[in-house]
Amino acid sequence: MSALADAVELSLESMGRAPLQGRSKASLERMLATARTLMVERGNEDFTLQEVSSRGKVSIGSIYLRFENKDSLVRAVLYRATQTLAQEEDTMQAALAASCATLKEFVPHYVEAYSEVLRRNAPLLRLTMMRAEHDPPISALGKRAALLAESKALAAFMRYRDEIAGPDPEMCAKAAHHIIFATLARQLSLGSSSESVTNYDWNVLKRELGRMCTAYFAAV
Amino acid sequence: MSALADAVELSLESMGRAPLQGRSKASLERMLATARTLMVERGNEDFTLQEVSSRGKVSIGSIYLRFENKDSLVRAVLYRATQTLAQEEDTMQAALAASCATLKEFVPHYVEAYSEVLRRNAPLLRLTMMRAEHDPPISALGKRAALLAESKALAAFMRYRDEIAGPDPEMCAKAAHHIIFATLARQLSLGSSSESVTNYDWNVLKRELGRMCTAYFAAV
Amino acid sequence: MSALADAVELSLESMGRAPLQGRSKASLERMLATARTLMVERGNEDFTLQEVSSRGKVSIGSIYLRFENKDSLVRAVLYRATQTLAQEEDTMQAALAASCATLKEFVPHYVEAYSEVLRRNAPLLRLTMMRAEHDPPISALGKRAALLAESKALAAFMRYRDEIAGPDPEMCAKAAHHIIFATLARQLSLGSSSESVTNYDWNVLKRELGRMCTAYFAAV
Amino acid sequence: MSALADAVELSLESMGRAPLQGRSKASLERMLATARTLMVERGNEDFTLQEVSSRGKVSIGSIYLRFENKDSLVRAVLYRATQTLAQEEDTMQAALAASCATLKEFVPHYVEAYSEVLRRNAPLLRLTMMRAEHDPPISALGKRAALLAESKALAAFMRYRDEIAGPDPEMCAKAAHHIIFATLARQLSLGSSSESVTNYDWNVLKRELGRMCTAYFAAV
DNA sequence: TATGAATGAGTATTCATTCAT
DNA sequence: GATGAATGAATACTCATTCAT
Repeated sequence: MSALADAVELSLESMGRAPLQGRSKASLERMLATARTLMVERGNEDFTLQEVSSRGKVSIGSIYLRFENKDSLVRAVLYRATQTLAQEEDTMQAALAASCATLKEFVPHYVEAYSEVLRRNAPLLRLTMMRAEHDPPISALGKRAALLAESKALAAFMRYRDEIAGPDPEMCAKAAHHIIFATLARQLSLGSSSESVTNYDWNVLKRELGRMCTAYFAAV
Repeated sequence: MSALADAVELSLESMGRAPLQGRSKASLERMLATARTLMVERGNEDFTLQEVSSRGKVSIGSIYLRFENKDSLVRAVLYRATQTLAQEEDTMQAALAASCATLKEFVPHYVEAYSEVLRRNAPLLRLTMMRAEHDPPISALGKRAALLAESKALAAFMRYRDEIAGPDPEMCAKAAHHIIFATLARQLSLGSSSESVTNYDWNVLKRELGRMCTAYFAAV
Repeated sequence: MSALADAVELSLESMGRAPLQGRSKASLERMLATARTLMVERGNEDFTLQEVSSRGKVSIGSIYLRFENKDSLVRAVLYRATQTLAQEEDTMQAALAASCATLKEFVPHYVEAYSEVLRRNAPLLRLTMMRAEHDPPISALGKRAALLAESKALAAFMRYRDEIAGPDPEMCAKAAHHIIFATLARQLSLGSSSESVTNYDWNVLKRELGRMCTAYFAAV
Repeated sequence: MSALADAVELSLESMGRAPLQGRSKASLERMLATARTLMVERGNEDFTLQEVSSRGKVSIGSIYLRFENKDSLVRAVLYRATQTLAQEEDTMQAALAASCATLKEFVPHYVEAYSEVLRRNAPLLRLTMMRAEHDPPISALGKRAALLAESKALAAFMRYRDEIAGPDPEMCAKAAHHIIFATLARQLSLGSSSESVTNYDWNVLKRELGRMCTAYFAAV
């Protein structure tokens, strides 16, 4: 996690210019917040700097004082979002660490908590994944974040190593992580634009996802 | 499937104008094929009609004769792609229908075959999912296709109803379908831009996905 | 001269796209005329395409239909001007060819006629020379035109080869050409923005320039 | 020359504000030197004050403390350059004054020495002439400098008044000056961007320019 | 029907100038 | 006096859409 934080800090520094304070800091925050809002509303690049300027009460010149170009601004928003997600994952893992005695108890709590973290970060996670498709720096960021998330999940499952029946517990933990993440991410991505996926379905799916993993870990 | 076909036909008719023949038909096909190629190369809207015109040997005027605007052309490509995917799902299900005696035997074959169908259709499936984010007609199309796919998967699993241990086999089948689809779709989407997901990992994941579902179905 | 004409035609074709007729031709002419006027008024690049559009009753899109970018438009104006100057030099030389029996008679007529040609073309000649400073294609054009002008002048003087006293008549003719051209060009360039160079001075200078060359040719 | 110096001083005072000392003086010098370098590199106005600020270690604010606007800075550079050229002309004339017994001996030395002075000052002389085209104050400066140079050249030639054959030696001297200056200036301006004007040609031209003037002065 | 030349609104980016500190 | 962050008007260029032929 500090690896990602470092990478992100580095990137933000390299796009912006220097550690800022006071009015400058506030102005930078307004840029980023406005850009983020617009990106969520309309898509990664489907906003104009004119809009950031007027909505965010920041002059166009100021934007170019902090960012080399529009792409840099977009990337900075995604870098921040990725950092936030990573931090929330950390917090979530820490909170879960002490609370469950057995794997069977842990798995549903984990699914529930992770789903909540992803739900909160879904809009920007989606934007990051979309942008990664065509933007190498964001693709690299996404991969770093994914590997980090994987290692964190692995560590969590490995605390219950003895309860995993198969001959290769690490592999099982890795598979479970991928399947859980994919399922949650997929449902959330549909969720945003779909009313057909009701709360009921969603809760059922989370429960069954937990049951499936538990059965998997228990199977020889 | 015929439900989707009907919907797609309807939509295509409403954007295009009339049943076409001969040269007109060929010209329409060139438009759609060229647009599809460009969309895959660069993204849903990141191509110009000028390019479709020159690459596809179609005049700009004739594009506007068949489609109300650029969005209609993009949508037509996605409608067709969705239809193609649905047909391949049908073919795949039909091929699998007779070949497996037990659920335990069926599941890994199903995962493998479905993954192959999705791999073939990944580029346009990805475009459809991205566009759905901000385009209601495509969002609706996606939902129809997802429901259709769900019902087809359900029917397949239900052939082995007796082998599903839980009290609600339908719910289990539904959950399994969502988890399988989400996992496969997610891996394929990463796959396009990621070399880190090697064939080995991918094959391992598919195998474990099968094992997980099998364990799930077997669990009480 | 046909060498320059060819080069210019080639260049114009490569910037514009095809032989045009009727309305297209007229529209292209308006672009070039408007750009030329603005360039003379304000300098090579100190005009906006918006101005060309509104003053010339041409849409901005039309300009980009004929020219790759603003630089291409500027260059096309200078290419045309260079071609015009070369043609007027030809015409002038042809008119002078038969009319003078001796070198002493020819020189002042030549100075007078050349000065008139340069006066007519001074504004665009000046623009071409200024642009050549920083624009390789225009620099190359300028050199081609200068060499062509030199060879034409040389041929004219050589008709009176026997009247040139020195041991190397060609060299003398070349030197005379350079000195005549430089002097006339310099006066004209000052002339445009200077009222201090009165007609009287100008006429005196031309007369003396003739006398100087005549004395030079006569000297051993 | 003192006339020009006065004019230039006046102008510099009117753009700058007060007689400066120490750090202020050094800072002003850095501004002017940096601006001059950039102007020579890229053209009269093709540099940014940001560049002057960073390259010259001068704050943007302090530029505006000394100069009303960017144009004033550009003009100050050209004023200084013009002053320098005038001083070098003076030095050159003084050095030549005693050394030649006859006009025939003087002329080639004069051409050679003047050509050297112009060569050294060519870049900024060119910038001054280009700017004069569209900037009245610089046009006025150029005219003052030209008249001054003319009067200095006249005085030099007049020392050999008896060797000029024609009925109006002053007029001949004036004509010779204009022709010499024009020819040298033209070759130097071409020289910067042209490799076709070789040293050989250039030396030949200077020699022939001398011969031409000598023949002219000797002719009745 | 079919064509493709013409249109012009829309947008990222630059940079002289100001002014709060 | 001195600084340099902030401002925003200005401008080249793109491309969906129209319409005369």
